[in-house]
Amino acid sequence: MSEHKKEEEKSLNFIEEIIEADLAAGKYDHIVTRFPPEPNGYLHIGHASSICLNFGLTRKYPGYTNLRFDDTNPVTEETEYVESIKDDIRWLGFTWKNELYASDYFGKLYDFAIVLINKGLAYVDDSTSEQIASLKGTPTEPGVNSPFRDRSREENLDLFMRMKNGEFPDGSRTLRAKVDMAHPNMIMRDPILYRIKHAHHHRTGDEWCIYPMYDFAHGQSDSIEEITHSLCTMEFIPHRELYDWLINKLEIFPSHQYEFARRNLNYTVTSKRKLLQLVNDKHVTGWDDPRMPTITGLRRRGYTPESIVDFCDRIGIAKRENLIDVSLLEFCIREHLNKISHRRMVVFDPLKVIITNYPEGQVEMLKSEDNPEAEKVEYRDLPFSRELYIEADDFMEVAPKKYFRLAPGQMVRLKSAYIIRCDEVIKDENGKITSLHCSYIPESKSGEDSSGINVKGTLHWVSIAHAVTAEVRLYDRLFRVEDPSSEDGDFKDYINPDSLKVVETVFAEPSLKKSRFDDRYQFLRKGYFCLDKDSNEEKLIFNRTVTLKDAWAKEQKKN
RNA sequence: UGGCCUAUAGUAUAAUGGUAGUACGACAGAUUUUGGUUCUGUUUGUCUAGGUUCGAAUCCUGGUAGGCCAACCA
Repeated sequence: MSEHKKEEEKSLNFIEEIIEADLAAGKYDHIVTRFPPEPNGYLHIGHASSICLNFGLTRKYPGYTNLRFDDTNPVTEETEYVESIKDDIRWLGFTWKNELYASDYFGKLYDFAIVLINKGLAYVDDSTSEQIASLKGTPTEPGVNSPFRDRSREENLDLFMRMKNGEFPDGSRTLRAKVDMAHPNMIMRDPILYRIKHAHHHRTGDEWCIYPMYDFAHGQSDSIEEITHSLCTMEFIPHRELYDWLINKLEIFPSHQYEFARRNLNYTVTSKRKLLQLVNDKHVTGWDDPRMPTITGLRRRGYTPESIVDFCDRIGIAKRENLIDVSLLEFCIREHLNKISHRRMVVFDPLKVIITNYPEGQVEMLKSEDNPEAEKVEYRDLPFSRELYIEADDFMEVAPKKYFRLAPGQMVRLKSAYIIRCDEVIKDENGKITSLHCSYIPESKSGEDSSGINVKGTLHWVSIAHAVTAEVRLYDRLFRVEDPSSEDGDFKDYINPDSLKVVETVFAEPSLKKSRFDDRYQFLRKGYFCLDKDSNEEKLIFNRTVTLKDAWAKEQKKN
């Protein structure tokens, strides 16, 4: 009930307003949207926003969403990308009604072209691409008609058929719409509809050697599928006029195009060209490198689909330029992981602690909660013994006022175990600290503490004899600057050299030996981690998804 | 210097002619066996100049700033 109310109170974005108005006016009784990726790269966080928009709309309103691959350029498109795209959408939790390809419509599109020629609205142009460009004019000057613009219907029909039959080489001829070479919108200056490319297509093979351009494929595909609301990004605004012109002249189902601003995330890039460069130039290990803003990269990093969908919901949709703060994405993943991850203790940079009053050889099994946030809290076993590791920076020989951790003579609690006091600092001949001699308070056992002692700090720890080793990979932002693309020079000059820090050997509590892929962990006081696919029987490798918020680090930065 | 799009706290997004709100961030405090979580509080905004109106973030005009358009890419 309250959930329903909340839904009602949430304001609509401008596209939802359009849809509600259309539905209310009886223009449609259901809506049809589509997600139209070009299979020439991996999906990234910006696509996630579009996916959530298109699929989200038909969850909210009656109707459905098609997945349609915009595969009209055989030179750049590959089946590998088709599979990854489908995988990513499914992982995000969305289901398409029909899996379609613009190439499914090559036959129909050819027929549409014939219709246009017959109406005197398209012609075959023998100009070279340079000639076409030079006759196009500029934004401030009108273009000039091509010398081939007034060919007869018969000649156009004959030539176009021969283009299709493979009689002409690549680039020798195009089919152009006859609109207006003086149009203020340059897209309308006799746009190219078809080009010759003797290239193998990932689906149609060698059946075709002419391929439609985006403008003669996208809108027509929308129309064939009776897409009601065709959503795309702002750079297609000038194309809308052509989109409508073609649908109007062809007298086919009137799909409508609406544009929204693509979402940009700071400290990264989301252009397929740039991401491809990062991969090809080996700045990252692949499309699924955990530092990449790709869906597959975020997935490997440990992001959950829920957190990404939540992020997309929160950033909303609008028409203005934007650069979204990555801290919001981090908030979304922390919020989800805090609820679902299992707590574990892992020491990254060990300092040996000997509990001098704890019997040698004794091992005590303690209980520690898997997740204090869970509705039903479950526990795991934790071995405690005389020799432990704590984090080196959890000890300071000379501690500042607000330092709540271990220092000579000071007491701290070991999480889920006992309170200990630091009695003696052991150093080697160089003065380097090698271990700490501490004593524990037997009455302070976690859950049955009768010591009456209050300590400020609680530390994570592992029993040395029981620890398992692992590698951790700590990730930071891929770029040093908020908006690499807007900086001078090559965007790659702004790559953060410290975006990956590998800690080869960390010491983990033994329960982590049983880690599985897809398990989510919070390493206490360290961050959220998940098992990386590079792990194997011999070696555990964890990726840090995101750090915990760290008030102490912030405090230190101030001084 | 043609056409088109956009302009609300640091960021993102509401307010649909009638009290400028929400989230993230930042800051301060409370709680805490994670310096986590949770809770409370504080901070900061309508690009600008006119006009219409009883009343303008909202409508109109001019300006300013940013973006897009001259691939046989999508």
